[in-house]
Parts: sequence; C-alpha cells; structure tokens
Amino acid sequence: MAKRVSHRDSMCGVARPLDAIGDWWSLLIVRDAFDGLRRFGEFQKSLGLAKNILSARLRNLLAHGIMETVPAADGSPYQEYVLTEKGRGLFPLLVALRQWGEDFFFEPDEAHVLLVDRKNGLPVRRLELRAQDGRVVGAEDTMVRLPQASAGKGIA
Amino acid sequence: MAKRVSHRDSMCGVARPLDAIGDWWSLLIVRDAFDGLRRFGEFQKSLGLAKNILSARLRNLLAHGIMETVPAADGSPYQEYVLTEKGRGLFPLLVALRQWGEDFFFEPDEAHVLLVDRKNGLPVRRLELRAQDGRVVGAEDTMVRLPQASAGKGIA
DNA sequence: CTCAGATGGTTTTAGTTTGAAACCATCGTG
DNA sequence: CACGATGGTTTCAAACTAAAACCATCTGAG
Repeated sequence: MAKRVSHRDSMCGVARPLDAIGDWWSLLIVRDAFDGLRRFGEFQKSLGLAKNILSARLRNLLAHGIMETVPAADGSPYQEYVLTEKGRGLFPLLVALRQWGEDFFFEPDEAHVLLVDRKNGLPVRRLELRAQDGRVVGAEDTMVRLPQASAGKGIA
Repeated sequence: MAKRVSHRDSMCGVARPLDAIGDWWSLLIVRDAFDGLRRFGEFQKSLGLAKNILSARLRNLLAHGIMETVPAADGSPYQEYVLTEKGRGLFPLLVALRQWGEDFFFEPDEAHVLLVDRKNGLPVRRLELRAQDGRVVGAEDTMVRLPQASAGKGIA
C-alpha cells in the first residue's frame, strides 16, 4: 500500500483517493457497510474472502479513516466496523459504479438489483454532472484547471 | 484477472464492473484517456508505470471493451488507444472519485486541480443523486430491490 | 468448574502478481 | 544502412494474495 507514488511525490486528485481505498475488496467492504453489515464475520460471509485479507483490508480502511470501530452494539464483547463520514462520502462513487454496471454489464432483459428510493420504491435517477448554470455536462464539456496557474485540459 | 468470483458464480452489480476495470492503474489510464492521451508512450510517461504493466492493463481494457485501438491518426505507423462508449461511461465514476478526493484528501487551503465547465471556466457542481421526484437522496434514503423478488435492503 | 461452540482474528506457506531492467522488433530518417 | 524513436515482450527477484491451520476470548450448557 502507498507504493503507488510513481514518479511524482505528490499524487494527483484521482490517484490519492485510489491509494486510500486500497483495492477492490475494500470497496466491496464499504458497499456491504452501506448495506448495514458491521461485523467481521458478516463481511467475511458476504464477500467470501480469506480472513487474513479481510483483516488487512479492514485495517487499511481504519488507517485511512474510511471506517472506524465502535466498541459494541448488541452487548456482544466484540467491536463493530462502521463507516465514518469520509466513508459515507463514497456513496456517489458506488452509485456511479453500479450505474455503469447496469449500462454495460447486463443484457437489456437480464434481471439485476435496482437502487430505489426508500420512500416510494421508484428507481433513482442517473447521476448527472451539472455546471453552475444547471446544464448537464459530459466529459467533453469539462476541463481541469491547475491549482493557481491558468492552463490545463482534460479531467486530470 | 477474473479470479474474483469468490463464492457466487454470478458477480453482483458492483463486483462485475470492478472486475472489468481490473485495477487502479486501469482507472488512471482511463482518466488519462479522457485527458486526450492516446499513445502507449504517452500513458507510460504520464503514469510512470512499467511498460509490461501498462501493456497488460491496456490489453485488459481492450478485452473488456473499455478501450479500443484505432489504426493511426497522425500518419505514424502505430496504433492508438481510445475510449469506447463503454469507457466514456466511466466519466461519472471518475468525477465521483475526484470529488471525494477534494472533500477528504486536501487541506482546505491546499491547492488542487479543479474540474471546470469548458464554456465559462466555472467549477462544476457536485454530483447529486436524485429520486424520480427530484429530491436529492443519500445512502440512507435508498435501498436495493432484488431482481424480481420483493425484499432487499441497502445498496447491494 | 469445565467443556464445546461461536466469534474474531494471526501465522504459515505456497502460488500468483508486480515491477524494474534488459532485450527485441519495426519504422522513418540522415 | 546505421541510428534513434516507438512500442512492446521477456526475465527474474521481491511483494502480495489467499487457503488453511492455528490461537485467543467469551458464552452458555452440564
């Protein structure tokens, strides 16, 4: 971990978060945490990964402040793992991932889980990126502006 | 690759896309592709990763239809790597990642690149998930509905 | 009290992956 | 026709992954 620092010693705004998450397993753990899973054994059963790996991933998520342990909940003497605010901030990313999956990884007629509004059970809308004036913008409508300088292009 | 199929032989709507992307390098390659990079050497210089790794990642992205090769562009005899529509579909995910990074990985006063509207240079808004009725919804306002059955909860 | 089972890990060990460096092939140019 | 630029592949040591075995703690049953 944290070995990604290839040729620049400050990582860019995309690489830095990636490094913190760690790997795909971590993201699946976070997803399960959004689902309400809290215990080591629950994550292990849900994901089916080796216990040592789960242990390492949880440790990394804790170290990066994405999850935290809370001392108890149902009286059992064990700790539970819950998302911090930083961890809950990953929700849009997971939604983006899920929607991309819906678009390109399922046949049109293939059944798949649907993210719905709790209030009325209707599917949520697609994530949309909007400009200040409210226009929906795509990749081609955006560019990056470097810190204090002026130029730059693309989404780097 | 494709060894993630832990204990279920059909992967869920989040794991399947993750498996296709492959790893973090692939996502950084995609980001660079959004920036307009097209050539093997450009990616390699930008990311500073070993050529064999870049080669493997590009192969994987091609295999999953996220990028494709086009025979030429400036007359040089080499091929170029460009995003497919599926690849361009990753834009919201990258934006989500970047915005999460902005929120939690930079000091309030720390300079960082900013994603701006090409038309007027203003920063884009935050990604927001909206319900059908237009309400902005967070993780706690949503749940998943399983394929054709009725129950299910969380964002799995 | 003691023993078995549940929970939550760590250690061990083999296999896989990574990544730096060296090597190789092709094209275009002087 | 030698040479640099480009775009890779091969080699090999080091790091990481993952399955299984092991270990520690707590709980309830007898």
